[in-house]
Amino acid sequence: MPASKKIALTKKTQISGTKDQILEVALNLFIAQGFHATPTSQISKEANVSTGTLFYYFPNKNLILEQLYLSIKKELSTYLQQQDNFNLPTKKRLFTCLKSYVEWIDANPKKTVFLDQFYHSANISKTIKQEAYDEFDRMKEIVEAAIYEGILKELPLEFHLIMVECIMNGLMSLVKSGKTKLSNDQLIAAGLDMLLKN
Amino acid sequence: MPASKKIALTKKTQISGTKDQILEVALNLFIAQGFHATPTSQISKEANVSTGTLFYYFPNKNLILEQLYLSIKKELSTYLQQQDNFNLPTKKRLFTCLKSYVEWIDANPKKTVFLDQFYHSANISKTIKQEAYDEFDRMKEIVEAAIYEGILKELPLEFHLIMVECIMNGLMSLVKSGKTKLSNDQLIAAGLDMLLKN
Amino acid sequence: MPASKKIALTKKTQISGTKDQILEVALNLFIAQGFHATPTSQISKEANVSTGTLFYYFPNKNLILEQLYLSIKKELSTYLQQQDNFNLPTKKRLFTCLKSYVEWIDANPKKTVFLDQFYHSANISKTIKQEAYDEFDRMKEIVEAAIYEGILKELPLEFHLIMVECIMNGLMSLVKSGKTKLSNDQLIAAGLDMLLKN
Amino acid sequence: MPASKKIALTKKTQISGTKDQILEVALNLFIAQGFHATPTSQISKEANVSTGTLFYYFPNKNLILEQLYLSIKKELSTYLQQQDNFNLPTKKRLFTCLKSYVEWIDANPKKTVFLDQFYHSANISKTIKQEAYDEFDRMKEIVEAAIYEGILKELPLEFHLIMVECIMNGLMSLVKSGKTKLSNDQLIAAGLDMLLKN
DNA sequence: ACCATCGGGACCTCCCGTTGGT
DNA sequence: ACCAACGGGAGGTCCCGATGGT
Repeated sequence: MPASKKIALTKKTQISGTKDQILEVALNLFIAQGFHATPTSQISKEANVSTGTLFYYFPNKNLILEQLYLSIKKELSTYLQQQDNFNLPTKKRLFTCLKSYVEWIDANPKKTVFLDQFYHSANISKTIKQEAYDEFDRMKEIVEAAIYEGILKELPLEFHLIMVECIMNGLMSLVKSGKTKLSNDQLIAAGLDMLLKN
Repeated sequence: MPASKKIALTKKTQISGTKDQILEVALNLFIAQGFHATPTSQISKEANVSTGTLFYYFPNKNLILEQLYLSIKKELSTYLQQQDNFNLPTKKRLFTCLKSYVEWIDANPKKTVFLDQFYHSANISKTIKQEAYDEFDRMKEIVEAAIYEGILKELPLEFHLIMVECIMNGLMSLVKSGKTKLSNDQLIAAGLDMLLKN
Repeated sequence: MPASKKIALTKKTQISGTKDQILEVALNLFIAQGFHATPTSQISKEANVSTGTLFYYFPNKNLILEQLYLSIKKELSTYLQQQDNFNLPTKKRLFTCLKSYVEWIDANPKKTVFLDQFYHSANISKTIKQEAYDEFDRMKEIVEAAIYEGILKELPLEFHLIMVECIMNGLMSLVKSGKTKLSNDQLIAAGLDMLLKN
Repeated sequence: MPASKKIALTKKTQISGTKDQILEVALNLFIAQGFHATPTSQISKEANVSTGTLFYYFPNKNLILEQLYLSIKKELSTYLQQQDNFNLPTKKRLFTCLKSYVEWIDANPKKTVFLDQFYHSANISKTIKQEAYDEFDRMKEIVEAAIYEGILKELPLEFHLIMVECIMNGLMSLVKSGKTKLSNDQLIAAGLDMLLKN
């Protein structure tokens, strides 16, 4: 049975397999070449769909980027929440959180690079960024609790949230650059150490 | 006193050269609209020169960006070195360094935004980035000394360098977002505190 | 009485068929945005059908326009013929004709605009235009009779036919522009006066 | 001497010969194929300029159309004013005006077709249409005088202005269609006769 | 009868950069 | 040093229409 036939047969079931296919190709191209250096024609070509199909799912190029950003952020937040456990002590939860974060980074190098690269992108609207940010409410709560319990220094919540993100970004960069010989656990420990009261 | 020297000193207020005029306009447009969203035609128009003139000074668009990046990085590094004092103890020098950093951020909001936004840009060549990086050798030395003296934790130099940058970026974000009520000094103290041994 | 007949009679108020629905929407969009500026996607969207359905009824976009043109022309000609009366003297018939024309314009502003706008359209084939033109044979006969009877000046039939149309268009424009305070009857009288021998 | 060289030499003097060249080509294509059916690529090709040059003079396609419309309308109005003579009696002036109109039509068949075809175009902005309309103030004055002097029927100015235009359009159509055997003078006489009091 | 999904093409836009001349 | 005029190309948009299933 030819592959094309098979695809036709499963067309209905793999609803928007096409869409995911496009997103995946876009992810690879965006991180390899950059957003502006990647023509939509290339995306559609490598995703084996026509430009028409691409337009059907994403009326414009920016939307591909934004959808990608959002889906990756959601995936990350979902993972973090899965690893979290309400019943554990805050400090443990904080640690788990960072650890899961690094694990995810380790398991999703491409997506990590994407987040790193497009965090500052002017092509992602404030709305989308906010929406992505809201996904991490749980983490916010953990940090809040940690401050309350004196695990983190008595500084504004905003300060800690930004620092968590910064340190994560820093760890990402280190891992990516391959310049460090520290193990993941050592990195987590070092990162956590910077955040904690002392 | 030669005219050139005088101009150098009063550079900030007296941007008269066509080239500087173009760079200034480009800075504003790039941070407001992004690099790709800013046509050279707009730059030349707002700088009151023709397209021909713009390309007389900058053979291509990327070079505008790179020149801008390099000049700003150099300006920052120069400022930091001016504030530094070899004779002081390392801890004091480290503190001064961060403090100067934040001061500069505070005094140069646009340039700060620029650095923040184009740090990851694919349009700035590795060469230029390296050249800019090399400008900060002095800081590298200070960090090395600090590790050696046990002021900073015993972790690889790379780790600390990245973390310094990360924390600076974080402080930038905080200041820019206007979400914090902490004073600059408090921010520096908090940032330094994260870096130090404990 | 068959259902189809009933629908025909109450066509104006009870546009229920998908096809009529599409035509109605198309009419509104075409006069508001123009033919080329109106994508089929918009038509199908506003008609609450899918693109597929639209192309089920109209093999291509031009046919929508042509169907619209033809149906409106026929509607107009039908109305004029209904008001006409063979037994009346020619002059009276001519007057009635113009009067009916203006009445119809008044009662069908959108369709009037449509005719006005697409009279010169290159997207309506000669065939369709001829077919529409042939619908007005009765009027041609009236004009011919009027020339014969000396009611209209002794000029070629073509001249009069074009002039009738021109004057009707002029009256349309006047009514539409809202710049005139003349009543419909006054307009008709003035228009007729221009056509008559003197 | 090759033609290309010659063109290069006279480049300076034939300032915007390029622009006129583009307009002329556009005129021919628009009336032959319609506005939407004429790609800009074809215009630039037939005008022997690059797409870049075309964009340099006309930032978008609509502007070509509007410029064309305006320039033709101005040309017509200029011609009419040249033929007009303040010192002659109003009736004579009115006659001259129509006569000149028909003459111009006769001498400029392409431009006539253009005006006829794009009079209702949605691609010409109200602003441009108004600007073109204002060019014909002189004619407005003549009609006003004619009404005042009882040469034209006592109907609103607007009525007469529209009718003049309509009748001119009608005459255009007749001439174009080639269906009439009437001479230009006969047409003018017939047209004028319709307008005059009786 | 109706539709979700997809194909493929072409147009306008508009951008970067060059050139000849002053 | 400066510029008007121009070349050339490619990208995103988005449209019309086809297809196969229900």
